[in-house]
Amino acid sequence: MPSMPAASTNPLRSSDMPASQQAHDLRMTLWELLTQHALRPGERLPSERQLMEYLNTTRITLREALSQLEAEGRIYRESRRGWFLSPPRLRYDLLAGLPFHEMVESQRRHATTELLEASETAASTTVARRLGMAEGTPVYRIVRARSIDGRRVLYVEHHLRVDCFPDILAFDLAACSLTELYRREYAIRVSRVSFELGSTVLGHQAAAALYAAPGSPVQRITRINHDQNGRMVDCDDEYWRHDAIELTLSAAPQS
Amino acid sequence: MPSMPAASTNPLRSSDMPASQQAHDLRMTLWELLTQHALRPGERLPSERQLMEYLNTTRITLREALSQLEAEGRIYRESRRGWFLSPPRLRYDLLAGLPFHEMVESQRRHATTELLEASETAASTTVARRLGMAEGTPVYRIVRARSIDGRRVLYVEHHLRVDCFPDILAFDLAACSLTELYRREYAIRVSRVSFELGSTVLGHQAAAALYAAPGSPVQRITRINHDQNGRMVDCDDEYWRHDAIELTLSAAPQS
DNA sequence: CATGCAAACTGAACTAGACCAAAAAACCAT
DNA sequence: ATGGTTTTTTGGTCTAGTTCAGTTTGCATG
Repeated sequence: MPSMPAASTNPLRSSDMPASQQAHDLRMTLWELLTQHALRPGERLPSERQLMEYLNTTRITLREALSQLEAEGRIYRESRRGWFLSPPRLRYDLLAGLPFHEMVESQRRHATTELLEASETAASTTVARRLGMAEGTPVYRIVRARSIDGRRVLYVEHHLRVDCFPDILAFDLAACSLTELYRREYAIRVSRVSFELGSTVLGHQAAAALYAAPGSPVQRITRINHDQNGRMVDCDDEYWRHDAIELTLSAAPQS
Repeated sequence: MPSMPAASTNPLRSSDMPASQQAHDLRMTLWELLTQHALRPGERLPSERQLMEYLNTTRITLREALSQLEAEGRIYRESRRGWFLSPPRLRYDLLAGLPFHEMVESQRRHATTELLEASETAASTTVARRLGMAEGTPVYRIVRARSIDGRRVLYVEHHLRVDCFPDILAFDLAACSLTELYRREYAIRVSRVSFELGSTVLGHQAAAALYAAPGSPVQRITRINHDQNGRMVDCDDEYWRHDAIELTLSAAPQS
């Protein structure tokens, strides 16, 4: 970053300012510094050591402020790679039933998908419960990482009933939407979805896939798909970088 | 906490352990320490200085580990008051249309509500857009804090159309559900809801109401209620302590 | 017995460094 | 140019403290 102004005196330690506000102010000052320099979404921030100099503070304090901005969703980090300005959130309508690529493209962004794993395994307790089967029953396991404008934002683990989708692993699972495949190749329509949403932190595998630090906060979306006969045919666990999406949903309440 | 074992040697600095794993292990060790001593939900953890002694580490490192457990939702903190073990999450079915108190009681927990503000103000840009009115139009503003088992978990700001609910401020807004009031006193049924979900951090007012540190991560739920004629009658912004809820939802997708 | 005040405790925030490993950049040889 | 190697930069993690202000608590007073 060129011509960042050097802080001659520390603007954060003026004596007429209550200490309890300094963290807040450092965050604000940092944010102003970033917006002033008109970083574009996805662009890298100056290194922590540089920022620390500019703002005349220490690394730990600086990192606290950065973490704040991260929690707000204004910036994000890639593990050992630095801090970046967050692009605008993708609006994700839970009930629209749009495949990922179409949803992203409809918002004039670019979507890509990578297949990380495609195998047949035994259903874990959790998966078995969700799909209404006995623990250990064979299931297809499909793990993918999805990007928007080149940024990894989503890590998904799918688990499908083998009896519903025989030999589905033979298809190109990176290019095509699963629900699309279900309909076209297996005549299975998703006619009901159940969601479970919560925020947690990334495990090791998911963190690696998203180039994120293990322990980064994420939005978890667990989804169970039912076919036209009400049978549970597959479930998936989606882990979204929390700053990458804004969930929407519109429906009639049951009562 | 009685009889916490003193750490004679540091279990976290054994030489055969890669440094990149120590953070993870400290978190695990800390968590084991807590579960071993069978803290009950809502119970206070030992002070940071004590834990730092037990685990033979420094305040900063310890706080990093505590923050991790906080992000996972296992523990939470109240500002300047200490760390506490998180109670189980409340299951919140977005489309069930259950009033807060009923939802909580149905899960065998105890709910309370405090009224923080009830006034008539001018609609902000955001509120006006949501309710389909001009900026500056008068609206009722109702701010409440809601607790489960004595713990403040939810801060809500409601904005209602004045023309839909004349003189609603005269009712006891802490005791009664708003949707209940709508139906009983104004013959307005909520027949459609739109949600917007995202994670952010607490502002000052919300943080104070939840006894949380400003900047704590929260789950935001914005809700717009439509009446039987499709008219938008009110909206609210809910800020939930992120470890306090698990959102669920089941519906037919639109496609 | 309740009330109010002062002391002790505790979390919040900060200082000033250090070391390591992964990533990025520079460099060199083919 | 190109591919591989070395150097530098940088984030991740840690040590060892300090200061300050809000909470809690216990003691003394009315």
